[in-house]
Amino acid sequence: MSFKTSPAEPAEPHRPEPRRAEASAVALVDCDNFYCSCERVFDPKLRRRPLVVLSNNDGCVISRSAEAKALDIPMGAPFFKIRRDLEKNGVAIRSSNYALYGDMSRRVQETLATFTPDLEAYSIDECFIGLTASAVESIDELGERIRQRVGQWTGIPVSVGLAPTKSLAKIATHQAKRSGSGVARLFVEDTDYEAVLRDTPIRKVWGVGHRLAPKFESVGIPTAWHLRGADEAWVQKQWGVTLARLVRELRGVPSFAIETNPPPKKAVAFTRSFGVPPESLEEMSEAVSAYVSKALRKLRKQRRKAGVLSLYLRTFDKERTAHSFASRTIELPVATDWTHEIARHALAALEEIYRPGVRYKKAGVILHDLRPTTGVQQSIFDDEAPARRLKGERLMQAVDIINQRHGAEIIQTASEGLEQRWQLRCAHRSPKYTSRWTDVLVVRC
DNA sequence: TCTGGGGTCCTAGGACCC
DNA sequence: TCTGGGGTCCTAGGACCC
Repeated sequence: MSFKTSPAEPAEPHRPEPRRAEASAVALVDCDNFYCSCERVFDPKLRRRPLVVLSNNDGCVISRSAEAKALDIPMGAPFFKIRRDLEKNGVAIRSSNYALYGDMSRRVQETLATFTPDLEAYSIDECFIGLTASAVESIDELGERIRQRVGQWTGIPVSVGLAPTKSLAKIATHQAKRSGSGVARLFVEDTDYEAVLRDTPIRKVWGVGHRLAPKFESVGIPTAWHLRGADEAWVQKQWGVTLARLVRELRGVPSFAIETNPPPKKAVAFTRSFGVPPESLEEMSEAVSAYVSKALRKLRKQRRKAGVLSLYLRTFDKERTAHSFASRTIELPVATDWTHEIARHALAALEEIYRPGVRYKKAGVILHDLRPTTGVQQSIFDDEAPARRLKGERLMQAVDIINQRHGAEIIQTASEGLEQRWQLRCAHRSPKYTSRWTDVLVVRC
């Protein structure tokens, strides 16, 4: 530690050496306990109380408030196993409410866009943004201002990691959360750069999952610091090009760009576990029809038609054997976005793979080979007359408009059935505060 | 009895072509 | 006896992310 005191001036009290002012950085803005935070924005009673949000079908824990984490409730814990514990500790419980989280995510993104257009919405609760320091404001100060503005404008607390690369920004964000500081930086020149990387287990590095981690450990790479020091060519040969890029990123060399314009989706899916398993082909047909409807609604929202359809069923087998899956993939004669056309193919596929007497846990409809709605090629195998195609398109448009205006499922295909016993459970669902008029909060003075 | 859902990318290997 | 080189496309499977 050194004091720089000029002889002409009186000795100043010690201040930490100012950190080098970077001109630019990647910032990762990560919402804290996002789903829990969303629920709390609209229900203040949940603040300061331990809170968990459950996955679809109330299956397992997918978000925990800080208080719930302090109670050692593990991420991914099956609800039925920990239910007693939660009740005993007075933990509040919510079913997931994706319409709400999606809206809140958009608000956070819009707030971040007031700082820079260089923004990648990486996931529902994370954004990468490119930042440039100004004459009056350092990168660190900018990070702090971002955190404050998002908190103030949306009610969602966020943590900000500042670094030269995305992979280091990930680690920095983790530091920011761990220390409780809200903002953390990780530049190669920083004195704690090595210590932080040494303190980051390989499993926590972005891009190293539970399969690769033990393999890295077995060749003497237990931390981010060790990976940083690995030979790049060797890593590429052993583990592939993505991991080699990761090595460079850890050294501070940007190798993953901020993707400002997300490429169009390559697949759209609707897959769900059943609340109550369908018990007959008829009941399963209803479920599949309903799943097709939902998948097609997503598809049309993205202005795409699909050329390939996959249907799969999963049984209750504990082991993931070949027997626990059944699936069919169908190349459609012509790319389409009609619910009834795809449903016809899906139901034909279902009859082929359905086995009576088997209890199915889950079904999924996946649409691939997506193309823009305009300019789908005419096919000689298309047995629909052009006039009927046009009519079908208008019908879909009308259904979407009516459903959007009057609630998601007011118009359904008859084949979806009315009873829908297989519908998933969500006993603790919060109101649709942002997407249904009757659920909007009312403030009385 | 009961453990989510929706994606992406990369690689290896085979078929096929010139 | 001997069996090239370079390329594309497709699929399955494995890994990852949140």
